[in-house]
Amino acid sequence: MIRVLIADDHPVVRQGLRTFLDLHDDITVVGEAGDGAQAVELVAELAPDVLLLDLKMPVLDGLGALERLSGGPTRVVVLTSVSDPADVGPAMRAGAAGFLYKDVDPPALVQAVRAVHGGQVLLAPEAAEAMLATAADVAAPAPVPLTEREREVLALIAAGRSNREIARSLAVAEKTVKTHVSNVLMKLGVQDRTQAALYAVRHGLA
Amino acid sequence: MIRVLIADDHPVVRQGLRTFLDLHDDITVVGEAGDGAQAVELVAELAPDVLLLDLKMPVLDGLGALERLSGGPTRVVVLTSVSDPADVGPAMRAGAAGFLYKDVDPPALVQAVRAVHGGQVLLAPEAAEAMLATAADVAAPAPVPLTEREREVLALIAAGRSNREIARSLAVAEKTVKTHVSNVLMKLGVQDRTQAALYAVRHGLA
DNA sequence: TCGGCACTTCGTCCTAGGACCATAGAGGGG
DNA sequence: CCCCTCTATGGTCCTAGGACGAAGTGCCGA
Repeated sequence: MIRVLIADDHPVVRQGLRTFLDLHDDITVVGEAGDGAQAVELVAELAPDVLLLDLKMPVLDGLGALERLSGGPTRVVVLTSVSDPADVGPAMRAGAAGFLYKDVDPPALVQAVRAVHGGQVLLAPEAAEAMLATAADVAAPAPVPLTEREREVLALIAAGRSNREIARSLAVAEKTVKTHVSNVLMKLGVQDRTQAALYAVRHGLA
Repeated sequence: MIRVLIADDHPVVRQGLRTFLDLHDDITVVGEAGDGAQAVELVAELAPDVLLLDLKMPVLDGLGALERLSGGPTRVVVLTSVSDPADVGPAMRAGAAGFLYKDVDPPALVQAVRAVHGGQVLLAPEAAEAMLATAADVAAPAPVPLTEREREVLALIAAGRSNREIARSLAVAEKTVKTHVSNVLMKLGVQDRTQAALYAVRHGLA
């Protein structure tokens, strides 16, 4: 039996969810909370398996409640009406095990409760997309572009040349080469010429 | 009835999954593929509702298959044995609707198939964590540290000073100030002094 | 043999000049 | 009055010297 707590500021929504969920043999709604603070209290008191949590609530909002509950044994499914993609990341980071929108198909909600109770993480497609969107920026964190000269220097570093040798190759002062090397290291976010050389090889710049 | 196709290079695994899944009234396994290419073919031929896809497969690996299948009506659940967090992001971006590990509790797998068929996205906890981890870097993309002098210059920019005025304040050449400004702009990843000033204000550096 | 010193190499930060390019504003000519 | 050119300001890239600090290398003397 999965013990569920419902937190939502609208009594009608709570009643609807309770009625629907209680129809299922393996689910029982053990309580309702009208705001985040109450939700936190009731989780402590009732230790439900799953908390269905609205994000927009008075006193303490869903995210705040989520943070206070993280680490506990209760699995939290965020169930929100507004679909702001920016909500998804913080909620998941705060320990949510599910993120659904209220327009969810009711049977799907039941499956979600079961899946989350079973330890999985479940997202509405829009929520998954929102997470990917933020993660996408990560993949390409604007790799600071190297200038022409810096690429030349990097190539020579990757060829194992010393600063003095590079200076001779490029017909500039060794000091200038050092400056370029410094800039390359900074731009690549790397600590020394060895790592820069590896970067060059790995990215086919050598 | 949910029609499932299984793609895995181990016949034993396929057999095990098939036997177990077929026990459920609402699920039927309509085919098996031993490699990614075959999986793509069978999806086209059988149009299953859900594809259980191993990532590590001969000929065409899971990720490749996933890419070829993206956009189609078949929902793909990645079911992998090795747990490399780096696999999660690409797979989800390539259109996976689920990401589970083979040590999954069998009933949970069934729930996953149902949830995914219902349009939700379902992740193993480790996979969700992996996605968050990549998304976390985004939030803090290693803000390149400014040097002491650069911070001084930035503060003066934020105070609305021109390069010439800053040069006077710091008792250096205007050229030097320009160099510092350039470096600050680059480090902040910003296009001009105006944005730098805003950054400074927003981050309390002014 | 070993500890320490000296030297080189690397790397950082600040400084700054020269050559350019873009943009915006100001003033003059049609 | 409107356009056009000219200049100031901002910004980029390359160059490079001075002052330092961290590491590695090798040699020398105890």
